[in-house]
Amino acid sequence: MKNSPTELRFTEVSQLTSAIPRAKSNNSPCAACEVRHLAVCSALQDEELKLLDEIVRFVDLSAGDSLFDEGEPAANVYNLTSGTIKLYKLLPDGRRQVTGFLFAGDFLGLAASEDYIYSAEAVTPVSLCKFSRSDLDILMEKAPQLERRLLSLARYELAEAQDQILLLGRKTAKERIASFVLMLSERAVRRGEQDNPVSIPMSRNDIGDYLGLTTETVSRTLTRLRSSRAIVMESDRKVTLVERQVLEEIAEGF
Amino acid sequence: MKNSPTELRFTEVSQLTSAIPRAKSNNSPCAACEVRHLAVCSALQDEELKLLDEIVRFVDLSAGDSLFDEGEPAANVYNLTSGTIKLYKLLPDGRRQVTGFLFAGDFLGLAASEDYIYSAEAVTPVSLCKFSRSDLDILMEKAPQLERRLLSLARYELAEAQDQILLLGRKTAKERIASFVLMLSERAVRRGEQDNPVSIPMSRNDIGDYLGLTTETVSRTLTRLRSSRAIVMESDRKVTLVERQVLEEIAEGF
DNA sequence: CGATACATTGAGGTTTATCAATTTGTGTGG
DNA sequence: CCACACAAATTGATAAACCTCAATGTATCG
Repeated sequence: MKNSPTELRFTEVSQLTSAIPRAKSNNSPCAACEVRHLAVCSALQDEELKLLDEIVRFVDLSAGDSLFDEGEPAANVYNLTSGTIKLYKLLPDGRRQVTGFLFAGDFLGLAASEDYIYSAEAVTPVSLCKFSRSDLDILMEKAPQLERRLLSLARYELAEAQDQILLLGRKTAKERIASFVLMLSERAVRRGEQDNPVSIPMSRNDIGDYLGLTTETVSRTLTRLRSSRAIVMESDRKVTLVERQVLEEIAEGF
Repeated sequence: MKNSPTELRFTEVSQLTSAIPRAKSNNSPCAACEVRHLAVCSALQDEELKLLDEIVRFVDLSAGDSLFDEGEPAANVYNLTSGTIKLYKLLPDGRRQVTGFLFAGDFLGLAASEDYIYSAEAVTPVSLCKFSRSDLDILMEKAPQLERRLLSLARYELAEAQDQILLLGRKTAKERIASFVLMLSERAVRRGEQDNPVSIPMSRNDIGDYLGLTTETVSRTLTRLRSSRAIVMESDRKVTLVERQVLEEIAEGF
């Protein structure tokens, strides 16, 4: 079993966020959810949360575990309550594109049509709330504001996807890496964590597959940003953004 | 004035689709709309179409005209009834990423938040139905199935965006071009046009900015596909897919 | 503490971009 | 309707960015 400080920390967080609601399961775990304010569930009132309680199931995964694979029937949607997940697509020869990373509070399953259009795998230990799509469809009838919330989420994800398209189509390696560490920082803030230093839960290989680069280019580019004093690597998986303004200008292509 | 065969054809189509509904404007232009079955409007019943009639405004643009620019307040949404539009983002030094092309029946404005997150420009002469977002919000109250339709559209666009992310992050120039001509063909079919030969309304430069390549690479890659007998260029702006199966295998990375 | 996976660094190659010239096509005006 | 002007597309030569292959270093985990 993995006992590194990093992994241990994630395990603890996981136990925390899932243990609390589950302890009072007779008493609405969803109402007590620590990440509810971040999640789709924020659209629901107390009454509707009770309906959620009836259909939610909890899932825990270890780092590296697969949640589902591209092409499988999209039977379920999820809310991530702790940890990090990566979504990815594969080409037949093994080339991989990570289409997104999910963190606590993120919803998983919006882009799903009949089948999942990407695979999902735990990057760290994760805890999830799982809903069958049929249950959720029934709930949406009773709670139309849930549909509005999903539309708003979809719009937000579309905007993010277009930023990623700009990044992949036109930005240099340096610009991509700067954009990436800033994105990590902004998303940490959004879920109430410190913005600096930023934890990097995923490997260099995952970062490369997300940014359309190789592991080696990611590593070299981080080294160059380090040499230029824009960042400091506290460890492989933790970075301090020393010159945020400079990083933002690099990221935007100035 | 533009008198080439190509431009003339587009002008004629434009007059057709816009003239018919406008001629019976007392009698529900939206009900008579030729592209309604393709558009968001297909979600609406006769009664609701009359509400649409009250808030719709018609817009025509010439090739090259701008519809709106990134950063402007997103006051309106649109339905494209004929012609082709490109959406794009710019970096400060002028690098451009085309994030999508729109054809007849396509909806424009889903990803809009407070402000437009991309610029929109007519590639050919176009006709559009224009709705103010506030009017549409009111209509959505009366016709909740419109919201459901938009969510379904957003899901579809998200899936498309992820395919584009895979293309930009991991596919070679040859794979990108093959994917592109197949996409053009598939979208032509969806709106009831012939699947082969396929008309290419946009310039090599626009194609490059969409696929993350330069004009020159687009041109060279088309030449190579032509040499390998997978395609035949009927003209600069029209391509016959000779070996569709081969193109599909190239596009998917086999 | 040793084994293993991950990250970094280096040398060299490939793809695609850049710069430049030519060809082709399109639109305008005579 | 034809010729000229201008824009778009193609082709070629060279360069740069990034990838590939390989070796070394470093952190992690049993």
